[in-house]
Amino acid sequence: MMNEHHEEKNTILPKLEEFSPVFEIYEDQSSQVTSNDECDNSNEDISDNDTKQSLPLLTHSNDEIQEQSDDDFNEIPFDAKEWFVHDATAGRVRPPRQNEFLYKILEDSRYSSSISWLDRNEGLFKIHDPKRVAELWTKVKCRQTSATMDYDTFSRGIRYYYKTGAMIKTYKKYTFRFKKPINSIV
DNA sequence: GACCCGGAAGAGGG
DNA sequence: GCCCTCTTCCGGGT
Repeated sequence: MMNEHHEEKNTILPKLEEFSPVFEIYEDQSSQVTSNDECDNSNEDISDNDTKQSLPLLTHSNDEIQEQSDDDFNEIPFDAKEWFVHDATAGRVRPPRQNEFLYKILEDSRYSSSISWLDRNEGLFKIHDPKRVAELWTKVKCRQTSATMDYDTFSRGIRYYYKTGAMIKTYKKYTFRFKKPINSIV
């Protein structure tokens, strides 16, 4: 039963560049944004520059992670439209899927205290603060549910990607791994 | 106890 | 109505 991940050793791993610009974040798609009323940021001018910041693509050490306090996370301004992705197939901008969300948050150094790459070349990452990542996902998804999103629910969503082939099991605590370039799955 | 795993059913959107 | 993507619940394993 525990042999599955051993087989992955021989899998051809995606190169770094395959993980890189997998999302076309909206920049000039303002007229194509879809949304709902509860989380409607789409009618605002989204041609601003808040999504054009350059994000360092670094793997963070545990020491660096420790330096960032909980307060730092809470002070990060949330803007739903910042998370939207351009769906080339549908030709419109939409909220991200869970694997897309994970990739985006991993690439954003502001959240490195909550989630970071362990080995970016292999798509391996670890969640340091499951509760906060789940809470952020709830906000990004803008989904109206009665229950609060917890890590168990959040991780079940990730495990759904094992079936689709987007993720590989690691059997390690809070640790997940992308298998393929995300844009090849979406 | 906390986490991992996956089945099953259902919700919500396209 | 169908399909996709989760969300929720749950039982079993580590």
